Amino acid sequence: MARSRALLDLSTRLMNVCLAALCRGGSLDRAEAVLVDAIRLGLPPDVVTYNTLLAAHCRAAGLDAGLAVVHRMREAGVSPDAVTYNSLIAGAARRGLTMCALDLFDEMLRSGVAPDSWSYNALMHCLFRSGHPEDAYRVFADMVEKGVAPSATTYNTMLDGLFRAGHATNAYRMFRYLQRVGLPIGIVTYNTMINGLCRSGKVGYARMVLKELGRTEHAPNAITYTTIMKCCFRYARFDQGLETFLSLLEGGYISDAFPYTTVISALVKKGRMQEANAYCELMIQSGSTLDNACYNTLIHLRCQEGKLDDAFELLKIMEEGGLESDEYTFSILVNGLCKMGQIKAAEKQIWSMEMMGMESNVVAYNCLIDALCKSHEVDAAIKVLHSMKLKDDFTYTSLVHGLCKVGRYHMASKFLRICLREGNNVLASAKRAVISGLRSAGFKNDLRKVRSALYMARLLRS
DNA sequence: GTAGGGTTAG
Repeated sequence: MARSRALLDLSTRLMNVCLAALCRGGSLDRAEAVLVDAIRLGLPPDVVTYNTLLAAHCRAAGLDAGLAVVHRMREAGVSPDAVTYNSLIAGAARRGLTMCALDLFDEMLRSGVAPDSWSYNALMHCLFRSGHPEDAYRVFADMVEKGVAPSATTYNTMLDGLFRAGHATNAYRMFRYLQRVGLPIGIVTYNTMINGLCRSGKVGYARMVLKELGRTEHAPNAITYTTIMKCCFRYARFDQGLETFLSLLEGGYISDAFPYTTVISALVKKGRMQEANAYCELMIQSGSTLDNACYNTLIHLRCQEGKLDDAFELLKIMEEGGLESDEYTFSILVNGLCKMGQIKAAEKQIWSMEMMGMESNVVAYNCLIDALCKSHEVDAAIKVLHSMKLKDDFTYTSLVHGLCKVGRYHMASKFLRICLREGNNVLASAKRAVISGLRSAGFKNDLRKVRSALYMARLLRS
């Protein structure tokens, strides 16, 4: 009896290994079929079986698919454990469903399943990414208080979160602290640091950390180089960025679409469409799964080439492939339509976006405002601006420039002051346009008000 | 199961 029990356990373990391999390879259907066969043969699935399937479903189809697996496991008399909840929380985090993640964590506590460091990590990650650093810090404190030891992932998540919250200096200090006390530092830590330092404008520090990485036993990977590439493009080191890409390509180190999308969009921005097209071909041929970012990059290229029909054809292919257009897709299309002078169509695109219940898309609106200003329809642009829930530096820069171009300096100065009062800013060229316009028109009072508003804004920022 | 990619102003 004991012997057959042990044999059954072994078989379940083998089945789990098999399921995990199928899930990893993306053959979810075959994994499900294996489970059906196993049950028919009298082989009982355990919590690991269901957790494996759950993680795969969650990743492929989202949180609801994961919850459906929980339902199935309960029906089979298997109780969810910490890994089950961790996968669900991670699934919620991936799709930015912060409230769901918090609810799942609560449910975990209520059902008496003790959270481990993974649970806390996933929750912290989710809170940082959704812009709630204070809550993330609280989760960390809670974790320490409960006696759950922070792992390497916890520290990496914290470093990334500090950068995202705008605390680059604190992140840097924490990194040095981890090194000093001998806490685990690996390639993920280095990549997080290099990316965070680059994005917060501390390129010198980024270079220093990169050099340090070269002296460790940790090998830089494709993620390290993609980060460096992006940093080069950002700081006008185009050739160096392209070289980085080429060395990745020639070395055969590219295993997904990330480096392609990075280099293609940089090329499109430079107007080097032939090379962009060549790398699109390579990306498609490479056999990497094309996700939203890839399609958006391809659509953007077509739009910038003025091939709107091709762009919409790509959109159709993307949607038929089961991908949903997102905020990037819409901004890219609205921008493309605007640049081709099809402002009415762009407005319609924004309408359909609103109908779909998409979050207010600042970028798409900004493109429309810019296009209206460029065709001297500033009053229409102002009307659009008033309908926007969220405005940013781009919104006001376009409008202020547009108003100056048609000589409406009083109105331009009014919007410049509103903008500064809201804590936004405009490009220096827009400020100069307002000031020189007011001066030439002799609007002394407006000039005084704008100067004082600019001075106040500078004080508040420093 | 923590790190990298995609959109807008001059």
